[in-house]
Amino acid sequence: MPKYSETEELTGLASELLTHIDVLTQRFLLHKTADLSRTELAVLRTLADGPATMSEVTNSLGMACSSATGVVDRLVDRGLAERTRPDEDRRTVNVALTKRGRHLYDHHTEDRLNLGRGMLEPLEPAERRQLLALFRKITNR
Amino acid sequence: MPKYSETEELTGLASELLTHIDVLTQRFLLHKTADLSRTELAVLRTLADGPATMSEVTNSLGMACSSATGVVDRLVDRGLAERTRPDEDRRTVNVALTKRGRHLYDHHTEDRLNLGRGMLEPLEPAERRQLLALFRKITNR
DNA sequence: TATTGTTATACTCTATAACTATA
DNA sequence: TATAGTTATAGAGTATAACAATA
Repeated sequence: MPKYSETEELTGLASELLTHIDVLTQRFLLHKTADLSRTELAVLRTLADGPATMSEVTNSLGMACSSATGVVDRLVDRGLAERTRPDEDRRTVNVALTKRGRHLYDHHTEDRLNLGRGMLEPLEPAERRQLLALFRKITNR
Repeated sequence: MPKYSETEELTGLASELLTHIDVLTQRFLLHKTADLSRTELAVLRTLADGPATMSEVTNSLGMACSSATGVVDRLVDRGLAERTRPDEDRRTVNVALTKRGRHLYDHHTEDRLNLGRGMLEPLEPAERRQLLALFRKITNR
């Protein structure tokens, strides 16, 4: 007969889980790379799949279009993105990564992958697979 | 003989892990509660352990003290925190939660715990313990 | 003179509302 | 008239540098 109920255990484990996530967030995920803000990175990630209109950018990021204007302004100023007005519909704006923007994004992606490797590094190969199996069950993917 | 090396497997698992973390961040951790910003929550969490000076707040959060002034200003304006000048050293400022601030923080804490429970909910009890054991090994706690 | 905190200033990020250009 | 995007404006969050009060 257990000392406490499954509900009580769940609460304790949930609390501990949140602490672990906080630690990992501090240790790995807030690690800034490439002098790019969270927002700038989100826009670059969207553009990495190919050029997009401002509407597509804002839909993808869930932000107001007036906010996106400023972010893209700064990316353009830094030579990371380019705007063009397509002749098909001159109301829209096409935004695309420049070569430099692509390079910076790839650099960030590699850095991020290293953080992921760093997280798994303390585990044995079998444990890593175990962890991923549990994550799949949680996210249902 | 494996089809690919352990290094290649690590990279693949790391990439998948980061995707799972992104999903969980979107699904659970960015869930806003109680109309408190990230920064405001961080300050409340510091104050929840007891009153603190501005220096203690800024050290705890790793922010510039000029930034903390504004955040605490807004918390005070909203009736969530109070400033006092202690007679022992009148250069310092003591910041403490008000009853309302405490209440709001407790409310947030309970919401957050529910998110943690929600994350573990799809797992069997034994799997939950397994997951936590792996997290302990990763964070070394 | 050293320490604690605020003020001044500036930049990013965000949103709502008004506006321009195009369809 | 409807749509795509920018501009105007405002507030939060951040930092550096200058400043005031206290030790």
